[in-house]
Amino acid sequence: MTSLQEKPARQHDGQDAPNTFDRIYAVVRQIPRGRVATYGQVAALAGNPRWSRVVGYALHVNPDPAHIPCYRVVNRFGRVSDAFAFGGGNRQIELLEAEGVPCHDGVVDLGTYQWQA
DNA sequence: CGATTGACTGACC
DNA sequence: AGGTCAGCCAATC
Repeated sequence: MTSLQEKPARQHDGQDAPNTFDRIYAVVRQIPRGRVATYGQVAALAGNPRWSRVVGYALHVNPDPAHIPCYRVVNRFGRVSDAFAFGGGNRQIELLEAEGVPCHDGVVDLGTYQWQA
């Protein structure tokens, strides 16, 4: 193994995240309880507003859903992801409602519950 | 290493 | 008014 690509040392030290993914996770983890954020917002806070797709991919791999409340992340329409295959079904909606965020049929009122950094 | 996909967003018709 | 197309970045196969 010498050539080819080297493995970046993930888990640098808590906050310093040299990896884009870890950076996104750090932002998602900063979302306060009872509030939701959009992919674009997370991407912008992570460092680039064009990472919206990367954010979705990052949450898709979701290495640690226990500390990454991906259920607090919704698209710009306030609608939860259809491919929310984590946990199972409307589980995320229940979690949001449990935090004080009414998810009407999977749709949240961003005008009221969107996370304001 | 090259090509493809992906939990998005914004602009255009 | 609504639907469709393209763009962007990174990770995976």
